[in-house]
Amino acid sequence: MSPNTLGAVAHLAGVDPSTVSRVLRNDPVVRIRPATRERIIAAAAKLGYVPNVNARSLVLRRTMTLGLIIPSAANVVYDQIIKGAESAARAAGYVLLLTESSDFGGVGTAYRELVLGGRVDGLLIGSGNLNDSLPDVVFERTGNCVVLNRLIRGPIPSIIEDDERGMGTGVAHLAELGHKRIACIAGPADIDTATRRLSGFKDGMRAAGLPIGQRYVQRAAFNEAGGFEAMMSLLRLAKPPTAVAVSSLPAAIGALAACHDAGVDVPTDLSVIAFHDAKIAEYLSPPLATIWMPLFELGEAATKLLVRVINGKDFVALERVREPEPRVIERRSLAPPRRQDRRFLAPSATRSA
Amino acid sequence: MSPNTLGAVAHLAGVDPSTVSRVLRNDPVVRIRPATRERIIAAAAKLGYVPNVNARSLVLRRTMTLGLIIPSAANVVYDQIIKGAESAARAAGYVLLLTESSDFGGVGTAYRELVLGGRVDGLLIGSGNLNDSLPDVVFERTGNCVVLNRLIRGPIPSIIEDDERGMGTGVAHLAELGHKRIACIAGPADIDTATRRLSGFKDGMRAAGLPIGQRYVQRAAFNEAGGFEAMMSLLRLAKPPTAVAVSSLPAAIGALAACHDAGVDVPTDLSVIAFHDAKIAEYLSPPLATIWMPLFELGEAATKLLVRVINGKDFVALERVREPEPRVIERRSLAPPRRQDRRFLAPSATRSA
DNA sequence: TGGCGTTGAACAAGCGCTTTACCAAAAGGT
DNA sequence: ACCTTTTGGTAAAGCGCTTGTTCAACGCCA
Repeated sequence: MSPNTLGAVAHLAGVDPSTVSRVLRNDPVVRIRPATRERIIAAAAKLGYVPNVNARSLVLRRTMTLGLIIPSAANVVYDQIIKGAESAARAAGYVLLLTESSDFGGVGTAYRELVLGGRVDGLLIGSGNLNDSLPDVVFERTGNCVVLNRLIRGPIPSIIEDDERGMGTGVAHLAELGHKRIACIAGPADIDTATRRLSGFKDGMRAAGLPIGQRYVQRAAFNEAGGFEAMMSLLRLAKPPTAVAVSSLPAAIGALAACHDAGVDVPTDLSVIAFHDAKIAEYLSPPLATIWMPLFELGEAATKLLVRVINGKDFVALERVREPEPRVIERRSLAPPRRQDRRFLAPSATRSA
Repeated sequence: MSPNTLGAVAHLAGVDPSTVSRVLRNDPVVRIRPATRERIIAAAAKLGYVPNVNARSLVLRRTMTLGLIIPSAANVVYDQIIKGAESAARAAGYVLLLTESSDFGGVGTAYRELVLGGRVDGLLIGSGNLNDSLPDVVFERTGNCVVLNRLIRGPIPSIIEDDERGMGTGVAHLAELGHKRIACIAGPADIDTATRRLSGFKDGMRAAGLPIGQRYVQRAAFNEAGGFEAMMSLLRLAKPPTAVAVSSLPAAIGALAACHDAGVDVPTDLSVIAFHDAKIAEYLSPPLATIWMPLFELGEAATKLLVRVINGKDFVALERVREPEPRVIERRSLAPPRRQDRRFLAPSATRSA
């Protein structure tokens, strides 16, 4: 017999496997003589017994494991989310299983394999591409999943950060510095976090009594290249902005690079602020001001919600993480606008490097 | 009965569960009438049957899952490693389970819970801190694990990149540009990748016939703050280097920040090159030259090795990934040394921001 | 001393799956 | 017509665990 079974421990302790099971799990049903308990504990320790989770899951019909699907581990925002999710999972007695959605060729397949296959009790879906058959497969069965940071149609539980408010806070900060011509490098139109951040930008502008220039809103991919191109477009404008709010950190890094290439000094010529904070922002040149968002808390909240859904079928359609509040982390990329206007680039300039 | 069992499918198709099992797995033992096979396939499809992995693992005594433990998902180098591991795992019919080592409070505990608990067949251990009881627990049992990118004492299979060669290539490149006073921002002394990279630096210097200045070797943490401080120390030297090879990308980003703060122009005053490439390097200012390493291939190779260990107990103590070869990715942070020497900083300068 | 509640554990079923062994019916050979 | 082989499946055990049920032994009281 494998040394790593209840049976082995039971044999060594001279008792029945079921008794070992009860003792080791502190089953309240058990009534046992202290001496016997000691023998069992000792036997388990001696053999280094670790229960087999497959067998346990099979009978309990739950694995105490939660899956977290993210689009890519390289994305800095997920680092905090993961840590928050892991923390909440541990607190609820769950283990977290992390997976890149590409591993399964899509979220739908992952759901099928992980949840229906009995590998996890529920799934946290980090919003990568939700253009696949997620809703179908989820609604066919018990939909033990929570979509993270993306609003989706239909009653699938989802949980988001307060993007509008975050972006609004950033814009307010720029306005307070005296900026009037504020641009936004927004994300792709088909990603709703991008839409919400843009919406927050517009709200902020209105609240500050500032006009929203059509050309001051640039859609760009959520990565360095997207931010680079978008910033270049802004710099080519005859009346360029004096400040730019960028919807993501990678795009902001690309935007800073564009300024460097164009010889535009940040923050003297142009102020830049990015949505989401990360350690690297401190070390860019110039250090990049950011809008800190409660990502850890988002991960936590999503996990707690999922646990509620799993256990009680507490079907919350949407939750929004509002605490702690978004706040601007000031760094050197921010300054009051310069007095006189200046055109930065001729309309057709492209990158030199 | 749960609709998601072999029994349910069997009932619908009017056959025995064992027959369903054989048909669905294409068991070569099966001999079945085409019509019956069709009925079974149709029934399974109709019910949306997905096999329960716990039950299967229980009887097969293998889960076809591999665990990959990394110190932190935020580390850029692991992105490529993960993708390589995932690719190789899929090719071998395995699924990858990703975990941060902190999730379990250490690698030893993770090994216990994941491998001994029957959750995974083997473990890829991304070298975080191996100061815990890993060797003990591994050698007590069947050690189905491979340590990734860290040489460890004892016969635990491990697989590493060719750090010496990579760093040597970088140094050779700097020497070819005409640099003679080349510094190295190395990693912590207790991390052996750091030691190997430093060793490669020294080899490269010797090969180029250049002296290795004691003060030109700075030990620093593998992060932005470490690189920042180390670069500051170099800039305070009376005879500062004309080029610096940094052992990690985050440290190099910190080093660039230090140069900015000190008013040292890269590359005019100082050339910088970093170990490991990532997309962000392209967008730093200046764009940062890097030493590209086969990280994807490292992840692949580690996974293949682990699968060999699991299946055949093919006990390879050490493997080194040599292909493709490391190569320098030239970017603007590199230039020939300037003619006349110049002291950059007074000995006591500190960061202004 | 006989009946009874309690204690401390063993027994047995079953979670969903794989696999060895087995077997009825049809087909083929002589 | 009888025996053998092949075809096309079924039957049953068991992976390691949990849990409802059973049950012997013991102390206790009348």
